[in-house]
Amino acid sequence: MELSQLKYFRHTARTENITKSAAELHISQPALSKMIVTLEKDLGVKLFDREGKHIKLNNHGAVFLKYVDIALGALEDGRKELEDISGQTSGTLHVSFDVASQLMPDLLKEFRDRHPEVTFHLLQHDRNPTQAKFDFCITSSLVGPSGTEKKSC
Amino acid sequence: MELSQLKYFRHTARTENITKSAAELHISQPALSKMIVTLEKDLGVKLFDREGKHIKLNNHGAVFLKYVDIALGALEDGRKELEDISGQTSGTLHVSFDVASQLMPDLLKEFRDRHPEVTFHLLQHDRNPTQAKFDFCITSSLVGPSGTEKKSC
DNA sequence: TGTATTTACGCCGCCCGTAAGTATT
DNA sequence: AATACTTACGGGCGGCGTAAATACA
Repeated sequence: MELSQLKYFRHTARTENITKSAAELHISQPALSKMIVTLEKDLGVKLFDREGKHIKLNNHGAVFLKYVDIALGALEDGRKELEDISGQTSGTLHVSFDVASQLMPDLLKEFRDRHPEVTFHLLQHDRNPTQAKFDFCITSSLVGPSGTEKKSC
Repeated sequence: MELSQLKYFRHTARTENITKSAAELHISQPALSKMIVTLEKDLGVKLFDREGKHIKLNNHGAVFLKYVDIALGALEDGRKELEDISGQTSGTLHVSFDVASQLMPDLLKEFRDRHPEVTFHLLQHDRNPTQAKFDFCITSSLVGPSGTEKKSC
């Protein structure tokens, strides 16, 4: 049982629609379908009833959802409290980009869904990006001084 | 952030000893050390203070542990309730084995730590194992009818 | 025939183990 | 010198995507 499975399950339990959930979760529809089956096997219990081409949360699913909400909620709260007491969130992200400008509105909208507390400071077509102060950038050129770091959400 | 990381963290937070926790969690000591660092990076906060060759849970760690306990507890409760209402747990596992008999005591002890509600029915050196009724077996011979299935805990 | 889920199959990244390195007592 | 944690590196497994199959309206 993994956290990603629980997040996927929680979302799918609410929509009762794998295709829709997959799109909103940014994974492929078969991947989500399989993850749910895997979770059901792990628990030894079916969480959804398959009725024709639709799925419907059943009793077991509803019971489990209740606990999943508690668990995921606690972890989200924990993260928030850590942010609060560590005071490391500036609240503002400085973003520089010279490509993909037409994608930014959707990207920002998506991000604000997940992190409503963050505000952005945007820099488009910065003159000399190597000297610019940004938290991250989107560019087609090779960029200079600081190293890159991989993050997941 | 993954569930395994949280379980590892919870255990290590209590022992404040990576080597000991690694042994009890059945993973290598470097693996556990790395997982904790990974979790800290994910949260953006150090959870332990490194003092010489010892580690000590710090403020952030204590705060986060509180939420981890809630989350993992909820998931354990959810599993239990699903077992209750589905009524699929027989309460007794039938185990057949013709090798590794000297390992069984420790294995059983280990398992009972995790699942105290389960009782065992042991069959050593079964005459014709292919016909035997067991939930699982440990053997050096190839066994017959039913397929094998992979499970993680 | 279009829509929704499931199965098949392969790739890539991550978890974990072994080995070596570093630091403290 | 012994103990405990960290870094380096490689292998194996699982998550996820694309493609194809199945099933219902």
